[in-house]
Amino acid sequence: MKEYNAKIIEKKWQEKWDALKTFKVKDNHDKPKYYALIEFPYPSGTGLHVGHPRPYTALDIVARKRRLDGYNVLFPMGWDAFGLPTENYAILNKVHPAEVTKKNIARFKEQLKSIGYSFDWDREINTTDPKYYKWTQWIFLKLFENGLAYKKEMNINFCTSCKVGLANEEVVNGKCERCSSDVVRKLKSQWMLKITDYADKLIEGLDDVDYLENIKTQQKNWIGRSYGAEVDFAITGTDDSLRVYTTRPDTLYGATYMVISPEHPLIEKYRNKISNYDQIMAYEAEAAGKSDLERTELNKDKTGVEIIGLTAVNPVNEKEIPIWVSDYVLMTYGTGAIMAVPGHDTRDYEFARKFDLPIIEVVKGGNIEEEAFTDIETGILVNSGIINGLNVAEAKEKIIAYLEEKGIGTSKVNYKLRDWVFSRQRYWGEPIPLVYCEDCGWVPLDESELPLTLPEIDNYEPTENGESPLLKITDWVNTTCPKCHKPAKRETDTMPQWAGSSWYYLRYIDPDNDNELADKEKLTYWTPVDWYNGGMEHVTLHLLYSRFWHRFLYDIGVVPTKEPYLKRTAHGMILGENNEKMSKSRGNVVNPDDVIDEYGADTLRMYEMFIGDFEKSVPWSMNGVKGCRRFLDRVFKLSDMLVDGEGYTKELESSFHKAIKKVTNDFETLKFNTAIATLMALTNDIYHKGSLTRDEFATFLILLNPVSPHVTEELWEMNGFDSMISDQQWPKYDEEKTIDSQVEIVIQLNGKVKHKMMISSDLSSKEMIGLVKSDKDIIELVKDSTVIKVIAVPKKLINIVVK
RNA sequence: GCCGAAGUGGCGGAAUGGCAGACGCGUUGGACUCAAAAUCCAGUGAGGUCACACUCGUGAGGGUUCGAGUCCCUCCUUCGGUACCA
Repeated sequence: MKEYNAKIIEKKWQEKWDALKTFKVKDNHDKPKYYALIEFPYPSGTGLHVGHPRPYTALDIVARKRRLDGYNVLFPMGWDAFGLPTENYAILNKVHPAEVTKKNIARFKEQLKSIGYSFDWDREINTTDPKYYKWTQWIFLKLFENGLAYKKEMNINFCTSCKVGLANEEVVNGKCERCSSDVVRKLKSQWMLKITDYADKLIEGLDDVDYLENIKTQQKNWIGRSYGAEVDFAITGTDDSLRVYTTRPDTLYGATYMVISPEHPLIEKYRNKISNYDQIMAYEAEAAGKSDLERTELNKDKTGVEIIGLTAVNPVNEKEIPIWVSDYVLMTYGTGAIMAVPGHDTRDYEFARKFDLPIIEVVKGGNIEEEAFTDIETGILVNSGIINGLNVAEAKEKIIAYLEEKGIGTSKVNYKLRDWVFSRQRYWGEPIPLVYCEDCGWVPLDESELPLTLPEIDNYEPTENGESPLLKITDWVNTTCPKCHKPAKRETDTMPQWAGSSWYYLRYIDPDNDNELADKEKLTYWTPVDWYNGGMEHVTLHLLYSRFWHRFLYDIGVVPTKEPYLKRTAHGMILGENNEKMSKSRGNVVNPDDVIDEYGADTLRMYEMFIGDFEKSVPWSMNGVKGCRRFLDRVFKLSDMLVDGEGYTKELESSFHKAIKKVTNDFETLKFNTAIATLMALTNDIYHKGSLTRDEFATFLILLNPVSPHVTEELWEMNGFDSMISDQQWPKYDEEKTIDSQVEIVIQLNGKVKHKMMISSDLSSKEMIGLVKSDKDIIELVKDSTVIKVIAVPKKLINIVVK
């Protein structure tokens, strides 16, 4: 009997797969293709932790199984390597971020290799490689050419002490995470991408894809399409009017005051009419220090200032109403102004209560003494002139028609989705390939100039006023205008990390192509991605951005499909043993290297899958790891139970057919934990029997191979089976042989189990009832009561309802 | 706050509206051993009983149903996202 030595076995097979190029993808377009994709990692300095292998192993299983099913499988890996942590590390340690990145990648790659994934490493990509970001820049130029990139003044978080623009994450309670100084919001002219132009396409595209339903909902809610109206309220004593957006034009008669955002231009425009201008300015300054999240939080105390000197007129009843300024109204959504209907909007209600403003009921059905009535299904309009007596939907339609006829309003579709802020005042990102010329304005570089590479630089610190560190590299910044050849300056902002990850799946298809983003024919064969799995934390932003770019590339004829990903699933996080998120600071990080060292990669892979429901987060447990290793030891010892004989033995036949069916389905539906449980149970059956045939063992090894590929290949070879498992076919099952001829059913009395019996599994409900009626145990059971009803469910149970 | 999820033994979890707790961990007992580890076999939701019987039990409270972990309503707690973290 041989020893199961994971270290030797795993090294042997990893070398063999490398040498034989077992998982090299051929562009053999005769076979059906299957493109399995996992989110490429950010190569951090801390290396892999046990959370990383969870999704990788899952889709490695799918990829390996699909190969045995006869598919040409693309399962690639790469690096999303631009980003803040690397840059911050580089600043702190005075090393080039490229060097840090290189080191981190080498470490990550070594770790991934030791887990035995079937990636085609010849297609490895890296977003920081100029050969890669050439095409990220190319896509940006196309967006620019098509009018989808524009400049706009937007706020950034700015640390007054570090003089750096900060990510939201780096702002803790309004203070800088590093130095605890005040963070202010500073206006900067930034590049924006017009994703809002694609809002409808991004909603409609969801009809054609197979995403988990909650993911689709998240996407739709993020885009937040709403149908409402814009209405003009005249401003007393001027020719001007104040335009608001509302999703509830039906409540127009209930508008008792208006609220505008502190940044609203109206304030500046009528500065001289406003008697408390200073007070309003002070309020605006205060609001500027808050994030949108802080401003709109519902449970916080509402704040605001009435504008003294300006009032508006409700266009449907000519009532004069006050105008307030409050930070819960955002300049970035709608028109930056609202009509407040405190009777029927929770935020307005709270505001009105706090500042003692009138509340009028215009939709009947609730109790506005207590709270705002926001139900739109049951309410009936009251106190509302021409729309009295209608329900909400009818009232909306009628009032919009009225407003349009009078020229004071119009129906309007609005989106919560905002345009994408695409500028970062940082070094470690793709340079934006544009030049500013005094005469020609913003001019794109010629495609032949790409990639525009990052200049070598000694100091990665941003400048005093929050500009990108690139600004200081005058050699690089000063250039000539591509159009008129006069002196001009380069854009110094770089792209956000989202850029490189928005299209990486396309580059795997043709990673070395210098002439185009990817070959057209290859794109046609390989797109769309058949299955994309990643973290739940990426299903709004990354997924949306990436769908946006893909759809844009489709619209300009670069890619052949509207949607990038046919199917999207999400995995749960792996937590530390203490049930907290794994992090260095919490000291609960588990390194996969240690697990591999003690138990082997096959055990690691299996535990990653067996640990629990794939879609839920779950704490790591070293004891659980041990259990998986114990199972592999038991599998190893099956070699000693091999006996002569072909096919499946009578005793195990049904177990095997059931196991094939279950494992096959479970691998395709993210239920790896129950697939492994099935194989464990099958092993228990074999142990009880004490022997198995070579055919049985072969089937077993193929079923287990995607989870634990090294040890199964070793056992395959050790026991003299032909070739390698990676050359075999996935086993088939016979549906008939998964059905038991006899089943145990339960007899319930009023839903409580009282008795059990074995019956033939093909009996109908009627036959079952007949059988039970004549059974003397059952007669005994019901003899003291009156039978009202008998319910029989074939193969399951009989429930006798008695009095 | 808003949007999306999730709450089941000591722990991870399983269960097309049909015997709650598969499988694994832990634990208890036994076998093997001088002994221990490893391994193998058996038990293991709680209460209750010598043993049965029986009672309770899927975050809380209601409801629908012959039957609810599963469907509906209200609530509580935890997690993810919240637009410059990745």
